Amino acid sequence: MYGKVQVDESYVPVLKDDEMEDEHLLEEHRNGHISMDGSLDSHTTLNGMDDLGLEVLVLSMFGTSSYYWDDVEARVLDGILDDVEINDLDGIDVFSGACDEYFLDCDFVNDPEVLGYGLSKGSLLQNSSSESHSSGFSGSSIVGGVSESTKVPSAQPECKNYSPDGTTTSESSDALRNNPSQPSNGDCMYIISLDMKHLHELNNDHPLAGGILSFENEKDAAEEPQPTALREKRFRKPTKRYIEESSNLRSKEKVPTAATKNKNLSLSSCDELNVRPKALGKIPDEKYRNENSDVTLSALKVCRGHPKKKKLENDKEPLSSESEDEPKRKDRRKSQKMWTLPEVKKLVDGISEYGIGRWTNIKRFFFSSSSYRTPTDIRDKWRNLLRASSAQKSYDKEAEQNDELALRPLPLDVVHRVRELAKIHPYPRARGSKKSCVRSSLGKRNFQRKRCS
DNA sequence: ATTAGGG
DNA sequence: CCCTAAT
Repeated sequence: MYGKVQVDESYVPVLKDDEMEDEHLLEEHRNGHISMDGSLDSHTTLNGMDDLGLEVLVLSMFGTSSYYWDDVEARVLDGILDDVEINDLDGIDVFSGACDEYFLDCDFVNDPEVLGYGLSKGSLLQNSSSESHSSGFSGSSIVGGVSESTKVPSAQPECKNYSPDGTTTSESSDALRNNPSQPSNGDCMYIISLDMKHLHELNNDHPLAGGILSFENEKDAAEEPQPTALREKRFRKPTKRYIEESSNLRSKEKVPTAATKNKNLSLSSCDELNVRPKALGKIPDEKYRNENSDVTLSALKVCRGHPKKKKLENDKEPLSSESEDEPKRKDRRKSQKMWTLPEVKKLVDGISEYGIGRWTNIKRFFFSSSSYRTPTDIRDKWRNLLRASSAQKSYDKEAEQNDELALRPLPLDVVHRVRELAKIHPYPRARGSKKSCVRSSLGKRNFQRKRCS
């Protein structure tokens, strides 16, 4: 019991920003409004599902699946939140990463000593064990979905219903969520062993848990040649990401050596791939299982990083992905983020408010939530918007609206607003924006006989 | 430090 | 997006 308390204490300071959101999501959990089926169906992008499933499995082993659920549901909710600029799901990512890290550290599967230690310990904590039962159960339900996506024939239809009895208490869920973040290796082992014991118990009584165990066994058997290697690889991927982000955002107290060693590698490969997140959208599962999954893994990370924006602009052009908060050193070019429709609208609002040229103000008041989008970026985007609107205008008048529509997902209202603003705010020296500008420039050139060729 | 302009 | 010049 005291172990739980300790966990809570260490956990509280970590949450902070995401706390409210998490609570909200947890509420959804309890109410059972969101089911696995719904979440999956609403997302056509199941590419990263394999990977996610693995994470779920790990989390469920810890008796904490809530965080994964937060992640999944966040996607759904993000679609509803529309313009609300949630910076990122940092806390969640960090969480999963930390979980995997410690999972690696413990390596309980291959270490019977650890397992034994945990089991003996676990017997001392029957209360806590039973308390975590409900959560573990929910985890197993997730595993049902996972095994389905991974072609493991252990899933049962009712497994997909989340929290059937709703016995999950806030206390238990909170405490359990804390576990992965627990920096103490001993605590980690403790938790794991606890749930392992639990799983064994469940294996006898509940077919769901049996599914978990069978899934594990099957996987090990199937990947006999290098079980450790593959397992390690799969779990290591989130670790890299965690390291990557934590190195930028906050200083890490403890960093596993294995993950640290791969930091550079993951960084380079990730950046390379992040150039075109869109292109990475489709990644065969087969590839994911490959040895070179280092690349693929980061790609998957990108895909699942910010699905919200994709949903925001259903009919829109921008396919934003990837959450890079801090202004990266020099690779901004590589990690360029597409502009979403809400962003464009905000930009238009900002310009109508502050006019042209006050990019810093616009950034401060309209894009404060997104640390990327420097004032220069905003200005560039406006430039592009002007050009796009004018080009679109002419094209619309001329012909071929079909092609134009295909090339221009920009809504008409936004375009109109851009045009109006372009009229109101002359945008000094804007060249390609309008025909008038073109005329003026031409006239200028003729009149002044500029040095242009 | 910001902005404008060009690549 | 990046870079540079001008302010």
